[in-house]
Amino acid sequence: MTAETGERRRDAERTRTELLDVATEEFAERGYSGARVDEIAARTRTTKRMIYYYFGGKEQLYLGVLERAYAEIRAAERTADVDHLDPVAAVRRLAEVTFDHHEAHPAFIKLVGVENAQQAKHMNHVARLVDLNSSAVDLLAGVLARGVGDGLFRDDVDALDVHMMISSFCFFRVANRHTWGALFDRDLLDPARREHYRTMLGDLITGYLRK
Amino acid sequence: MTAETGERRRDAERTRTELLDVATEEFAERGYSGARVDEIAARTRTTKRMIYYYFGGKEQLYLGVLERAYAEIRAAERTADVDHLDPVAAVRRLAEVTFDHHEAHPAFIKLVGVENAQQAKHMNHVARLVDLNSSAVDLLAGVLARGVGDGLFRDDVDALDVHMMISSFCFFRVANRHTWGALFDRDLLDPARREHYRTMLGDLITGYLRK
DNA sequence: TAACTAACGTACCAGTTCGTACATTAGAAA
DNA sequence: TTTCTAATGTACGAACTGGTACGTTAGTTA
Repeated sequence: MTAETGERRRDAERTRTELLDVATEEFAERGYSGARVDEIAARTRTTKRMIYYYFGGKEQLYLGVLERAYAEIRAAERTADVDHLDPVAAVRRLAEVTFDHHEAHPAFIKLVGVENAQQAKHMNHVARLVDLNSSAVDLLAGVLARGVGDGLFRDDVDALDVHMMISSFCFFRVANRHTWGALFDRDLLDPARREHYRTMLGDLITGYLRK
Repeated sequence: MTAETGERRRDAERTRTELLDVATEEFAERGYSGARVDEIAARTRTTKRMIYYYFGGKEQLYLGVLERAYAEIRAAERTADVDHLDPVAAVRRLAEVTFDHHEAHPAFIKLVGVENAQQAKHMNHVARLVDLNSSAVDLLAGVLARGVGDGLFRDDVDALDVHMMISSFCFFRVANRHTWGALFDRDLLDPARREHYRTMLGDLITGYLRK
């Protein structure tokens, strides 16, 4: 209701957002139990009290972080426009969107890791998330159907499986960057190798689909 | 030096091993900061005091867990015998060994996740690990060279990259089981789908390599 | 301008958690 | 049997950490 002056001393929305921003970093970086409520508060311009005022507690704050992170991705994934591309190029494009997205949101990737570490028990409490991710798969399913219809793709593939192949590659590259670097002395996120991996992913997926 | 009677009330080696066993589970399940020293001790037949007696502290115990976990894998990876197979079958076999291994060692996968969550900072302190994993890649490199020599494989591929493709798929399936299940209602480790995924991985990799 | 409420800050508590001081015992060695 | 030490157990403390009671202030509304 109030105008965005940018100079107000009291701004509920801004306080909430700032809390979520910092909490996202903290939870992604240190995990759920590793993150400290005091530390999160200290890195904002407000106090710990506000976490309890706006969210109720550490767990609800984490839930808020998770929900917002997935919501942002939903928006990003809608941007892929592949209807005008031939099936092979379209699959490649979809893979690249996922590739770019993973690279651009390391904090999100880490949150996924954190969630899996705790058997996704928090995610189950955010019912809204379930129908959220299906749109990406639906898009892919459409492209695959076109490819099969054109006789370009093998006809025994499941869209969710293909989505999994794409996700694995993109996820691994970001999530396991550090152990990979330590074990093989290769930085998977080295900008110099970015195009190489992006192309590789496209080759990998289209190579699998092709008849 | 002393014989393994199995009934001794005091057995340094057994106490140490038991501590490592339980700690592996705890660290894998709850992460480094989530794991509780008291809880680890309680789940053994000894006391917390022994953690400090044998390892020095929580961090060194974690280091011990990490080192042993990787050492076990080294042994497992040596078992692949692919010299008598043609290059295509050999690549498929190597991928399957990795596939099986990931599935059989979820705790190890989780530890890798835990390590990445903390920028692999502990792993760097275990210098012994670095040269450890290279054997798997060397094996793969040999097979790839054979395939290129036979004119079966494209000649612009790097063994470490192929190892990464294989690892991503296998890792993702185990590591992201829970979020995937929550979001898409599909259990990636469902035994009924196991062969399907195992074959899929082989198709994926050989499809990419084929000229 | 007085009253009212949403937004915010301070100080503190209670439970937890890593770590340690100190006492004790099993079994080997003399 | 006595001595000695590696191995083990008990009890406790200091720091940390999530959460809360209570007081204060900005800005709105009558």
